[in-house]
This record gives sequence, C-alpha cells and structure tokens, in this order.
Amino acid sequence: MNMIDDTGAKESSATRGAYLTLRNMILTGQLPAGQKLKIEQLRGILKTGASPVREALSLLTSDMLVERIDQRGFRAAPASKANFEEILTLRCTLEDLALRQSIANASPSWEERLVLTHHHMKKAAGHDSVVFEEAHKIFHMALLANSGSPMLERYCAQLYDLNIRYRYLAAASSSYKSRDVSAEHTEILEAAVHHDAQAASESLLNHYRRTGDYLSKSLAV
Amino acid sequence: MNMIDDTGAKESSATRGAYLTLRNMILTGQLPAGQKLKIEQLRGILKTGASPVREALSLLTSDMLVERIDQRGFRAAPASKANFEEILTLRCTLEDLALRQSIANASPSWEERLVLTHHHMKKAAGHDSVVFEEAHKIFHMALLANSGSPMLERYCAQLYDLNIRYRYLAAASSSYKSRDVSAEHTEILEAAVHHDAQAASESLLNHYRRTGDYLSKSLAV
DNA sequence: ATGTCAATAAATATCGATATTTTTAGGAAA
DNA sequence: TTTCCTAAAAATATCGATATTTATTGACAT
Repeated sequence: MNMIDDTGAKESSATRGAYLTLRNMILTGQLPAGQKLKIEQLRGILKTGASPVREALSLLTSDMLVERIDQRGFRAAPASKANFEEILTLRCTLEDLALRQSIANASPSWEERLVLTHHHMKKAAGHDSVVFEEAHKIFHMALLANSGSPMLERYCAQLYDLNIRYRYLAAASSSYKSRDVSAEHTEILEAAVHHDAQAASESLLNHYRRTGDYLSKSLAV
Repeated sequence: MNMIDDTGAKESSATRGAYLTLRNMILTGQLPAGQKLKIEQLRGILKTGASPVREALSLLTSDMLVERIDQRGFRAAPASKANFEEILTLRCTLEDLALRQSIANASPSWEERLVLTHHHMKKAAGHDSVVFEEAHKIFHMALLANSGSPMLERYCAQLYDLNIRYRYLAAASSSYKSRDVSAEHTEILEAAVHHDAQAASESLLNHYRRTGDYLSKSLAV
C-alpha cells in the first residue's frame, strides 16, 4: 500500500467523497437550488467515475437535498419562501419536542457535553465562519441528543441542514449577524442545565424565529 | 422498439423496478431485518446488473429501510421493540399535527377525497390483504394530505411504512384483526368531515395505539 | 407564424470487467 | 489454547464502454 494521503484525512470511498463534496456544494449554494445536475459535468468537478457520482446523488436524496426523476436525472432540490417557512415551522415543533425530552432525561454527562460544546462554539466565534458553523451545529444537536429518540434527532439534523442552505442563500444579499446571537445561546444553555424545559424551549424557538423572520424578509416571494 | 411489456405495467428503469421490489421485500419481511444485503445475491433475485441494485439500495436509505456502511455494503434496517415504540410515538405526534392542520385547512375537495378513499378501503376489506393494505394506506394518507406541509406528510408516510414492517413481523406469530378496525376508521372519517379536530385526533391516535399495544406484546424484548 | 415529425445530439441508465477492500481461514509463535 | 500474522477467498467499489431514453433541431405542411 503506497497510497499517500495528501489531505491528512482518512481516505474513504469515492462515493463518500462525492457525497460530502456535493452536499457541501448544495448547502453553500455553489450548486444553486433547482439546478440540473448532470453526471458528466459532476464527474469533471469531482474527478471520479459515473457510478460514484450517481450513488452519491441517490444518497443525497435522503437528505432532501437532491431530487431524482426517473429516467431524466437529478436536480438540486428547489428552494422557495414557502419551503423555508415550512422548514422553520417543522423545526420549531420537532426541536421543541426533542429538547423537552432531552431535559426530561437529563443526566450529568449530557449537561457536561452541553457546556463543552457551548464553550467550543464560543471559541470558534472569531474564526472562519465555516469553523463556527460546524461548532454551532454541534452545539444545537447536543441540545437534542438526549431525547432518546434517534429518528427524531435525525429529522432535526436534516431540517437544520436544510435551513442552513437558506442562510447561505440570504447571506448573499445582505449582512448577517448584527444580533447578539451569543447571548441567545447562553440563555438556552443556562435554561437547559437548570432543567427548565419551558424557558429552554422558549429561548430556542425565539432564537430560530428571529433568524427566520430575518431570512423571510430577504427571500423573494 | 419491439419490447413487449408482459406485465401490463409501464416499463420503467431497472433501478426503479429494483427499488420497488426490494422495498416490498423488506416491508413484508421477505428480507429479514438486519440481514446483510449482498449485491450478487440480489442481482440473482432481481435479474439485473450491479449498478441498478446499488442505486436502489442507496435510494432505500431515504426510507430508513436500508443501512449503508461505507466500504462494507448494505443491510436491511434492524428492527427492535425500542425502534417500534419510537415509531409509534413519533407517528402519533406527527400525524396528530398533520391531521389538525388538514382539518384547519379543510376544503370540499379534501372531504370528498376522504369519503372516496374510505369507500375504496371498505370495498377492499374482503379482498386480498395486499389490496386492502394499499387502500388502507391511501385512506390514512388522505387524512393528512391537506396539511399544507409536504415535508410533514413525507415523514408521516415514511413512519407509516416503517410501522407496516412491524405488522408483518408480528403477523407471522399470531392472528391479526380480531378488533373492529372498520368502526374505528368510520369514526375518524366522521370526525374529520365534521371538522372536529379534537375528536378526529383522539380517534386516530387510539387507532394507532391499540394496534401498537397489540404489536408490542407480540415482539420479543 | 404554428404545429408535427423525423433525424440528430445529448444525457441517462446499464452492463461486464477489474481494482480495491474486507473477511475468512490456516498456520506459526508465545 | 490464544494471539498474531499472512495467504486466499469473497464481497464491495469503481471504471470504461455501450445501450436506451429524452431533448433538440430543422424541414415541411397547414
């Protein structure tokens, strides 16, 4: 085995690589919503064969980031204001549920994890926004990670990602983050570690709704 | 084009055929939960190449019916009592929501569709259980189809199918349908067309919980 | 102009062969 | 025995070529 891994990352399958790259390109808007995704074109970008590309696209279907139409290929999932608002509403319902269940099942190790991920997120605040986004997601998922319901958590993670896409979409048109997002996060954390489900849920939902209102305005009808 | 379609059904892609067949085999338990799904083996069953089989398996990932482990293939999603109960709980939450929204948006055409699908289901009651299951699903989905939230409906459909799998699992060990399921359905329908969200939701959830209790007992720990 | 149809071009879907990786099995050493 | 290593077998993943389907174009008739 003389394969040198020039990225330092563990080399996995071509399909997985294609999946991660495509996922990222769609989330960040490099592949615009609704765009036709042609195999040959993607082969060029991803430098791999048609099979891994196809398989990656099929997998992205799970995440509702790609649509597949039998016999006529794939396209990036379309975006719309209605879709955005649906995501926001569903997120609020499901995360409310998951958060309350997590608090109901509260354990020391969960609380420790919350504090830790919150700390990491704060530390990442100054850095590259990619690093921050990563930490932000980890913190939010940690809040829900004690719900005891893996499927619910999966749905929440999925909706979280779909939402990110709209953040990138809106970020293209205006400046983000004038709000004191950091204080909002601390508020959620405090309520959670004190097992105050009502306050935690309210803080979390306001957190989302504020961002949502902001985005709704930036999106064309 | 001299290809004769011997089934009468419209011939679609090999991938789609494989997808539908595999999906059915997993739902009905012909492919047992947790089983390793080997490409060569499936090629034999489905009489098609490796590419369509792989792609079909990747697509089934969306439905949470197949798990994919990078570099070591696919397996039918495992089943467990905990998983079953999670599905039941989530279904109750999400269908409750979808049903209430559907009623809130009630329209004549939606109500007509309810009556119609209910009728079809009743007519199918005597027939082959495959035909009945089909009609049963259509009726239940019609109840939710006016929620105005496609993603919510998609989640509900997904959970419905996952649940069916457990019905087949339990059916193998004991006799099903001693209850008066038909009366329960009529109750739901009546409440829905009278826009009584509270009653409709209660009937629906009881309908599920009764089946759920029954199944819980049949499933090994 | 407008709509239809055939010929062409483009893209998707599929196949068969091969490379790569994981699993299994069989010893040798502790 | 148990552990560790290696060779062989099995299975997955990937490639390149081809078949099939869909989309496009342009001539022709209305």
